[in-house]
Parts: sequence; structure tokens; C-alpha cells
Amino acid sequence: MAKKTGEKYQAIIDAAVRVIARQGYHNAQVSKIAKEAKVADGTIYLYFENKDDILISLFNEKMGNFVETNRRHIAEASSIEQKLYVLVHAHFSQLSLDHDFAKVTQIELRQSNPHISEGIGNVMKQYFDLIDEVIREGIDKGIFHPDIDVRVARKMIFGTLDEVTTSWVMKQCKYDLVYHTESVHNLFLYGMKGK
Amino acid sequence: MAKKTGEKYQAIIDAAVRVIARQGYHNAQVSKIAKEAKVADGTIYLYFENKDDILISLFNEKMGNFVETNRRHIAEASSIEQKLYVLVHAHFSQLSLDHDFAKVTQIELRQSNPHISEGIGNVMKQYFDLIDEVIREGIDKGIFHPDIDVRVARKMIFGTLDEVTTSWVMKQCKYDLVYHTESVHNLFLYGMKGK
Amino acid sequence: MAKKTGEKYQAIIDAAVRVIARQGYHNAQVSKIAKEAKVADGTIYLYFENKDDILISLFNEKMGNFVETNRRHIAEASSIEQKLYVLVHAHFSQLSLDHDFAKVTQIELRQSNPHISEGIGNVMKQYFDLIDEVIREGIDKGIFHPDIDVRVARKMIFGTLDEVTTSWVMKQCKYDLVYHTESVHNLFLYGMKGK
Amino acid sequence: MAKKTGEKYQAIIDAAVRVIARQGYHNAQVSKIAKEAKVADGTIYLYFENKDDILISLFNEKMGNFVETNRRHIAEASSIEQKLYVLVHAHFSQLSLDHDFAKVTQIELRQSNPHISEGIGNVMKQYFDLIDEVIREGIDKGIFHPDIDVRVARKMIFGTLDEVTTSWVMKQCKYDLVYHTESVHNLFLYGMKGK
DNA sequence: CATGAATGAGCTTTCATTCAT
DNA sequence: CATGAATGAAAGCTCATTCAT
Repeated sequence: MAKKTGEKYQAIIDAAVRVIARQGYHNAQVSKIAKEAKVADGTIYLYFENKDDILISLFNEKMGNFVETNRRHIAEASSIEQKLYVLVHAHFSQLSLDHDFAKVTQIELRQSNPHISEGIGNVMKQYFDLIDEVIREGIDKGIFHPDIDVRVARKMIFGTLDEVTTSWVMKQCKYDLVYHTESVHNLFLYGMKGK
Repeated sequence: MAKKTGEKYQAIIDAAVRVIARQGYHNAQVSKIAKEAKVADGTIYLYFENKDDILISLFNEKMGNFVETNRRHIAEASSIEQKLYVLVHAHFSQLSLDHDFAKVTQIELRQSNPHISEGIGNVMKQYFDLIDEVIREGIDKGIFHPDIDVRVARKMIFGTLDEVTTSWVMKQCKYDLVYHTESVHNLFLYGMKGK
Repeated sequence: MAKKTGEKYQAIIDAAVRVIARQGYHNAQVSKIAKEAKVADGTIYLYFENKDDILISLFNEKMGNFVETNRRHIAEASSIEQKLYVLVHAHFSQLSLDHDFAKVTQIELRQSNPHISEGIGNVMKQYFDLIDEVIREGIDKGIFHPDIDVRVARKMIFGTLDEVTTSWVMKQCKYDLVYHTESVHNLFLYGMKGK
Repeated sequence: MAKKTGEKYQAIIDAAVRVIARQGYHNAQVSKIAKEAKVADGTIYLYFENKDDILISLFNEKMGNFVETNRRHIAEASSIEQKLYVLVHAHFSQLSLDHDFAKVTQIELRQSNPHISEGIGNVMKQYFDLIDEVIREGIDKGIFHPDIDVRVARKMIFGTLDEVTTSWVMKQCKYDLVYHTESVHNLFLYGMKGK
């Protein structure tokens, strides 16, 4: 029923990101998105099941690219330490490139309803898997401590990246997010303990 | 105008936590909260400015206790490592004690509007300050690495605790959250690197 | 049931005039009037049937005095022309003395509901009768034209006084209302036609 | 935002007049007006900003026509006396033609809130200006007494017409309003004094 | 394919009135 | 007599979704 391709499909997704980033999730009415996309209200429903579907599609599309790009970069790194570094760096640098998407991801989409959370679960799973793979490889290669609980470590990694990014967005993206890559990478690798 | 004490005040706060935890933020109408609190709709407005005020008060009240309890526990610990351990342990154990509040904090309140986010900023700041103090003390005493960026470390700590807790809530609190204290503590202290 | 005497009765009436004049009819909640009268909300209902009853009583009490005073002044005048003059003069000067009551009468009470309009009908009737008496006496004494329709003339007189006063109130009572007595009196007596 | 044309716009205005005239201002809920106009509640808000806007538009639309018609009739009259006569006659006859509108104008709209009063100020000003013009012309042509205060005379004219009409409406429009044209006209011109 | 006017269910908040103390 | 905390009905407005054109 809903045709998920075509230039109008993309126009609507892009419009949605802009509107939500600019006006906030609670002011992102379908009619506003339609107007921003230069499309009639009803046209939205030729490409999306309902409003939630716009948001889910938006997130999946963008986050799908995000994960894929990140995965590609990681694949190019040689050492495990490098891979972890690239993971952090790519996370920060990709979100730095698109403030609108960063705001939507870190702030606005969290204000959405349960439906949406479910709809985006799949892509998030892929990101989590990506992080898990790096960790496992590190353990297998004897670089990371063998007793590390992969899932806990992944939550640390993701939780930290997420919190750092959210803080940055809430401070209006005013400083350089990528700059923190090294600090974060160091904390992940060596923790806080001095020698 | 709004009298923020009394047993009805508490009854409404408690009812709100239950209703939101059970039915979700988007189904938590004022009338439902009133009914759950065994109070008339209008009575709500004798104790709260508006609906947002219920949620903000709820969070501040509960989270205020949370921070205070955590702070007290930490004060009792002797070594820095112990303090960090207690920080993690208290975070997990307190949220383990009140699944409803955990759900409201980790999931539902994030679906709220910007106004609420602002209203709860102050208590969160206090929690962040508490974490910062521990980190700073650790650095000052030479336990933590001197080059650590306090704010980044704090974001790692909070981000991790938050992510671990959210995962647990989304898995219906089915496993023992406190059990992860040690893993998390270890990661914070020593990172992932094997020796 | 409602005891219409006592100092609290008066206090409530006076408070009502002040509150309505200051904040407007639509912001004159019972609780505000009670507060202004330094009385509990419930106390209002020991002296008045309901909110409308406050307003009706207020109007009748004040307007009753108004009519009585006006009647007394008129009685003291000798000629018919004098009586008409006094009628106009008293109307303007009495309302000039109490801006709050003027505002309530001319503006706020007209925003009230049908119940109130009915409740104040009786005193208005007395004022209309007073005007009618003057007109009739003028006709009987051959001073006013015998073909004048008393009711129409009365409506002209009251309508004019009312409109002039309302304009004055809406201009914040900034100019001298009584000053217009002569112009109005002249128009009533001789009309607009030049010789 | 609100499209102030189209047949639905008119249907809503007409429905509002009927509902308010029949049930009174305080019983004229938006949903009732919508039902009477055979339109959904939400449709109202495609054509009007809010409830007040319905009433303001209604009044301005109808009263605008009223003033225009009256002005046209007056322009056709030759002598000043004729113009004054036509002014009175048109006022009465136009309101006689639409009892519902008369009731809304004379009774119900006065029960509205300050916002509405402001919104209708402009059209009233135009009516006042029209009356002023007639008076001034009368003075300039030496028909009316040169010492007449235009604004006072206008208040007499409008106040009288208004009071006569209100009385008629409150008596259920049971008698012929236009019949009083002559009495009123005479009073305006010659006053009450016999020769 | 595209439009956009129309729909109508749903929710927060106010405030006159009551009644247990 | 007096209090004032509690009541709960009532109404304006929004906005995702539909469907005739």
C-alpha cells in the first residue's frame, strides 16, 4: 500500500528531519512536514502508513547508513585498538556532519511513542551487533580482558557515546564533538585507574 | 497556589508513577491519575500547577531521594575505588527496588515534552555533580589518571549506568540488575584492555 | 436560607464591586471575592444563594440607592425644566463619585447572564418610573409637548444617559462627566433643530 | 490560516446567529454551532481562529452590511431632516427584518467578553462616524443648532436608537419597531419642550 | 498519482458549590 | 456561624487520517 521509494519519499523523509529538528517532535505535525516537503497532506499517506511510519522510516534509513558507514570504516582498521578508535571516531564524526539528524536521534525521537521505539529496534540491534563484534574480536585476539562481559561492555560503549553526543546536542553542538574521541577511547581501553 | 505537601500530594505522585509505569506516558491522562489516586480530577490542580508539574514534581521528588541516598552511601565508603563501587551499586540497587519508578525514569519520562526536560534538569545536575566529585577526588588522591577529563568520565559513568538500566527495564526487569555492579565497576576502573 | 444583612454581607458586596471593577466580570471568581472580603469561600453562601445572587444584590443595593437619591434631588427641584436638569445631573454626578460601581454597571454587568438581567429588572423599573413621572408631569403642566410618547421619551433619556456614561467609562473616566449635563439637558428639551 | 470565505463560512456564521439567538450566548457551544451548520466541530477552526472570532466575524459582517445599507439610504435623502429621518428609519427597519440578528446584537453580544468588544469596535466606529457626518452636515447647513456638541448629540441618537431597539427585543419583538420612527425623529429634532 | 478540505475523537483545566469539621 | 479542601461536570481546540475530485 505504501510505496517506499521515489523522490517524494525522500523529500518527505528529509522534510521530516528538518521540521522535527527545527520545531521539535511535539510540533512536527503531518501537515507541517507535508508543507516542508512541498507535497499535499494526503500524499504523505501514499508513501507512509501513518505518522509513526515516517519517523521509523526516517530513523531506519539514516541510522542504517550510519551503521553501514561505521562498519565499513571499522573493517578498514587493522588493530583492535584501531577498530575501537574508529568506532568512536565514526560515531562522533558522522553525527557531527548532520546536526539536524543528531538532534532528531538524540533528543526528539526519544519523545516519541512506544510504537516508534519498537520500529527502530532492528537497526539499533545491528549497531549493537557491530559493537559486539569488535569487542569479541578483541577478546578472541587476547587484546581485551577475557573476563569482560560483552554485553556490559557494549552498553558502556554505546551508553557513553550516546551520553556524550546528547550533551553535545543539548549544548547546541557548539563545540567540537570529534575532539573527545581520544579521551573516550582511552577510557574504554584503560579505564580511569592511574598506574 | 499549588500546595506541594500533604498526603494527597503524595497519593497523586504515587498514583502517577503507577499509572505511567503501567499504561505508558501517552496514556497517562490526568483523569486516570486522579482515579488511581482516589481523588477528583480537580483536586489534582490544588496540588499541582498542571499536568507537567505532576511529572516534574514526581521526578524531582524521587530522583532527589535517589541522589541523596546515593550521596550518603558514597560518603560512608573509605577508598575511592569503594566510592565508585558504591556509586554503581547504589544506582542499580535503588532502581531495582522500585520497578515502576525505574520504568518511568528510563523510558516514559523521555517521551515527555521539552518543558519537563527542563524542569528535571536541576536534580540531574546534582547527580552529575555527585559523580564529578568522586572523579575529582580520585584524581586528587592520585588514584585516577591525572589526564582524565572529568566531564567525559562522568558521561561515561552516567551513560553506562543509564544504558545498562534501560536495557534491564526494557527486558521487563527480568534479571538481577545489581549483579552487574562488579563488571561495570571493573570497566570503569581498568577499561577493556587486558594486561 | 441566605441572610441578607450583617457586616459580612456588606463586606462581600463591596468586595464584589472592587473585584469586578478591577479584574472584569469574567475574572471575578467567587474565591477572589471571598478573599477580597476577607471571608472564606463557603461563607459567601451563608449570605447569598449563589454567585448570581451576589451580583443581583450588589446591583439592586447600589442602584436602589442611586434611584432613591435621584428621586430625592428631583423632588427638591421646582420647575419641570429644573427636574429634568437634576435628573441628568444626578445621574452623571452619582456615577462620577464611584468609578468602580460605574464600571460594574455600565460594562461588566452587561456581560453577565440572563438570570442576572432578570434579577435587576425590578430596580430598573423603578428608575424608569421615576423618569416617566417627570415626563408625565411635564406634559400635564403643559411644559412638554402633549403628543410626546412617554415611553419613547423615557427611552431617549435613559438611552442617552446610559450611552454617554458608558463612553466615559470606556475612556477610563478621564474627563468630567458632569460637564455634559447642560448639553444633554438642552438636547432633551429643545432637540437639535436650530431656530 | 483561517479562510474567511466560502459557503461553509457563511453557513457557520448563520448557524451561530441562530444558535445564539435561540439558546443565548452562554449556551452557544462551538459544538452546537457546528451541528446547526451541519459541519464537524473541527471544520469551524478551518474558517475561524477561535470561538471569539466567530462572534466578531458575525458581528462585523452583519453590522458592516447594516452600516453600509444605512449609509446608502441616507445618501439618497435630500434634506438634513430627511437624512436624520432615514437614519432612524433604516436602523429600525433593518433590525426589524432579522429578529435573530437583532437579539444577538442587542442582548447576547453584550454578554460576551472584552476581547469581543474590542473586535467589534471598528465597525461601531464606522456607524458613529456616519451619525457624526449627518450631524455635522446639519450644523454646517444651519439646520441644526450651531452650539450642539456633535459627540453628545451622536450619543443621544445612538443611545436612543439602541435603547428603543433593546426594549423591543426584550418584549419579544411583538410590536412594530418601525412605527416609532416618527416619535424618535421628532424628539431628536425638536426635543420635548412644547412651544 | 496527487490533492487538501473535512472529519471527530480525545484531553486539560476551571470554578461554582458543598459539607465535614 | 465560619471554614476551605474537595468535588466533577463541562467545553474549546488539535491534528492524524480519509476520500471525493
